[in-house]
Amino acid sequence: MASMTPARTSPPTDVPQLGLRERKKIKTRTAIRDATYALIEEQGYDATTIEQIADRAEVSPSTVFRYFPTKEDIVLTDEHDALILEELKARPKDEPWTESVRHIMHKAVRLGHDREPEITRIRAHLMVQVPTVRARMMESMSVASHMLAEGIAERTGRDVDSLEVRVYTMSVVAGLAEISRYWAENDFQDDLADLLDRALDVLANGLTTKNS
Amino acid sequence: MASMTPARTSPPTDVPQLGLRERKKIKTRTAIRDATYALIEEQGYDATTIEQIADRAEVSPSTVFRYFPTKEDIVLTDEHDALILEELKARPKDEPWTESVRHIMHKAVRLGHDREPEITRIRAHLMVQVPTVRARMMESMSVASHMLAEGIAERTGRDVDSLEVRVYTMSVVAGLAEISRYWAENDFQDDLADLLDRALDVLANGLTTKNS
DNA sequence: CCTATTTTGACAGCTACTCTCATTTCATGG
DNA sequence: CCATGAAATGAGAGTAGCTGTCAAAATAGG
Repeated sequence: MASMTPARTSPPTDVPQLGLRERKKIKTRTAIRDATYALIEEQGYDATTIEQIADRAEVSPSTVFRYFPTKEDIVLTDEHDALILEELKARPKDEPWTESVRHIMHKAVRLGHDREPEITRIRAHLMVQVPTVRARMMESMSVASHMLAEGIAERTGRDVDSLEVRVYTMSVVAGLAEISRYWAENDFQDDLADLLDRALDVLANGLTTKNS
Repeated sequence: MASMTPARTSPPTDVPQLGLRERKKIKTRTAIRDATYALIEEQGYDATTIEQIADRAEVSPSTVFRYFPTKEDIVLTDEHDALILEELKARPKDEPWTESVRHIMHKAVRLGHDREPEITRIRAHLMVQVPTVRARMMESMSVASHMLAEGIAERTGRDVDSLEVRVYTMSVVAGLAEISRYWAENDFQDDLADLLDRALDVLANGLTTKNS
């Protein structure tokens, strides 16, 4: 074969680093996720079995479990959390943590809305309907809580493992998680960013009694 | 077994109303729970199967599932929640809700400590170790949150279903749940009542920054 | 004691999930 | 270009939680 590109010796530097293996892995991963979301939209979560997912993704059931430890993880796992942590660490240290949280959460909301709006919605929907998914979600909240704790501990001069920091961060994260649920239960009518601001306000200032 | 009243001919009027059927049901229920806790102490949670539980409780596996929908429920389900809700409703309406919560939670802690201290500990322990149990616990928190929401909505003159109330109650309940976890992770060294007060303080006043 | 209702046990079945092992696919150095 | 080693995959068997059905046993009421 007359190869047009003699530049075989110097591979392009912008898409390299990833061998065929890595690329296939990414492909398989997204294939499984896409298949899952498609099937869920067609039949619902419970009616969708791993076998069906495997069939549509054209892999074996074994492979599905090799990529995702549980069925819930196929739906929930993403890379956002890591990104958000980076963002938090990037905020100026002297910024009040409430502002930091507001910034990164707004960014997260925008990210979800721009890149995969449909997925964001399905996820929130599943969180309302399917108990196991909600449970798994709360579990990951717990992890998020610990990440947030580091930032808050720094800024308030407390120990990360102190009861106070743990209680506070957990309450914040759980409060924020309630937003998605509220959003989904009200048929996605509200603007997520607005809900976020209202929730952060409550978490920062408490519930002001309307009369007294 | 019945170390109570020997009055065979005239059944006591304080424990009546319950036919043989109801009494057997209660017996079976507690038998299953006791068997479960015993087996868990011996072998751990995961190693304990429904079949083993059924054997020790001297019932069939079917019956176990008839009494408890999931394995986690055997460990977690109790009647406290209902009692706590009663207590909350019994508090004076003009009392600040933080005080109401403090009262009923203290009562709950005392109840757990007095009546079944071992169980309280095992439960907290399982909550730390077994993800599925923790998940199920959070789920019941969500229910508790909704109960609390009614009380808070009343006292703050807001709608029970408003975002504000939901976010706030969820954050409070989640924060309180973190107490158990902290307690168990620190080998039950602290006094639960103290932890409760500290947590409630944080939830009411926020995290006071130590320097500013 | 007899009948109606409830409770139970035995059984079959589904599915998420684990583990093992042989086969295939990719990477690499000669 | 090929041979060798490593990694990914597929196939299969097995476990356990959970659901549903149906007949047998226990209980309530007359």
